[in-house]
Amino acid sequence: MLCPLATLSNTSVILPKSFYQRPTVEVAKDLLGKFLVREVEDGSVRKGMIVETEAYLGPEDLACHSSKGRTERTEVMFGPAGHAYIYLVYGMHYMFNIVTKAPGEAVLVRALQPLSVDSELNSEITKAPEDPRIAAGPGKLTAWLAVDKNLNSCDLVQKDKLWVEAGCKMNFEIEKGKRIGVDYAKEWAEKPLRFYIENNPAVSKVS
DNA sequence: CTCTCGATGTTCT
DNA sequence: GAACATCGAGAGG
Repeated sequence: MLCPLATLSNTSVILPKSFYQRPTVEVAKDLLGKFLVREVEDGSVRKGMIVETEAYLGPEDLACHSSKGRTERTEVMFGPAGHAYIYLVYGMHYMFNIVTKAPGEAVLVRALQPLSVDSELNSEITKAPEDPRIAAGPGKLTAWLAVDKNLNSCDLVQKDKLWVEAGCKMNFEIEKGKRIGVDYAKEWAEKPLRFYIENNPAVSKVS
C-alpha cells in the first residue's frame, strides 16, 4: 500500500501556482510523489503518482526546445508557470511538460504509478488496477491519460481536465541521472537533470 | 540480456 | 529532407 485509505481531503488539494513559480530543478524534484489527475468528457477519472521527471533549463540548455528560440511551438514555455507544454515526438508519442517560472523552462513528466480511483467513496485505493508499468514512460503516460495536443497550454492550476494534487506525504529517496534521449545536446546531455523515486516499479528505466 | 528497426506527424533547415 | 525529450517487436548471444 502506498497510501493506505487516503480519504483525507488534503490529498486532493490542487497544487497552487506558487508551487510552479520556483526554480525548475526544485519543481522537478518536488513533483515526485504528487498525483497527476485526468478527467475526460464522460466524467471518468484517472490518477497516477508522479515517479519520474526531467528538468529542461531554457534557451541555454541545448536539450530544451526553447534553445531553438521563441517560436510558435515553444511559446507556451515562455508563458505563465503551471501551464502544460505538450508536443508530439516521433510522429506518435505526446510528451507532457509543466511550465515553470523562468522563461523557456519546463519539467517533463516521464512516468506515473497508476492509482485506482473510486469516485463514489472519494478515496484512493492504492492497489495497482492493472499493469503497474502502464504509464512507465513519457509516451505511455500520455496514452494512458488520453492527453494530447488539445491540452497544450492548459492551466493545471484549475481543476478542469487535467491537474496536479498534493498527494500524501511519503518518504522516499530521490535518484538522479542524465536525461534520456537527448544525447545530441553535447555537455547538456550529461547533466544530472533527471529525477526519480528510488526502487519504484513504474520508473521508465534505472540509470 | 543486447541490438536494430519500423512506425509516423511536426518542426526546423 | 532530416531530425526528433519513444515504444515494442524481433533477431541474435
